Amino acid sequence: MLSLGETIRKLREEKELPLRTVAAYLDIDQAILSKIERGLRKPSRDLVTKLAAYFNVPEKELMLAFLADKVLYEVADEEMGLEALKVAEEKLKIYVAKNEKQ
Amino acid sequence: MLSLGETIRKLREEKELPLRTVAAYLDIDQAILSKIERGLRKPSRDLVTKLAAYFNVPEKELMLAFLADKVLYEVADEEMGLEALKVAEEKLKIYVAKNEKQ
DNA sequence: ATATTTTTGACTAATTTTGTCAAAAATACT
DNA sequence: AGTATTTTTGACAAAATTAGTCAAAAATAT
Repeated sequence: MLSLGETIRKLREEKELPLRTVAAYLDIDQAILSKIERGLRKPSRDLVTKLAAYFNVPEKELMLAFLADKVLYEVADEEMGLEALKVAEEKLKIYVAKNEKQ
Repeated sequence: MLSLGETIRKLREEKELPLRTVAAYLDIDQAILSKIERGLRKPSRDLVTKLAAYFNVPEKELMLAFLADKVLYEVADEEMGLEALKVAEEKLKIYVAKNEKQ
């Protein structure tokens, strides 16, 4: 699965749009968009929504990449990273199951 | 598995120490420690290390709880949370495997 | 070689996180 | 019950991180 940055760069290049154009729509500086596409900056949640609307792709698709990137960033370079993800996953499963009951 | 806050509250109560005492050692205000124990604040990574030293438990143990909490916090209330964790886990596995080769 | 697009990096603004403080609430001890 | 101790609360301040601007340099396309 592609990172969010790779995904939106691909979408943008498919449409042959310059950073300038997309950045203008998103109302951000093109420098930021450039950095986001290359993974040097994390976009805000809000931007992800705007990007999905702009490129006409399901928001969930981009949001999944966005969240995965964010999580990965948190545990990267951590010795216990993988284990921590597993623990978090188990806990989240329990949490989700509880809330489904209601 | 207990959250980091629950873990350190348990450790502290076992030794029958007041917040004041532990907070003084950690060089933070007792209000913060109170909030950390109840999960209202996230401790810094640094504090986790200090806590492990103070309570004489393996740092990895607390660090695992700390990281799991942190990750959980990132994806809680996100519709795609669980899926995002799975994606992140897969990606991290690949990343770890690559680095092991060297 | 000129025009266009992308990247870079220094700088500022905004937001989030981390912490302090003092008082209120809760708990424990005579 | 009354007092002392501990814990919690919430308003506030400081510090750190993140998001953004801008202009120039570098890369790419025409």
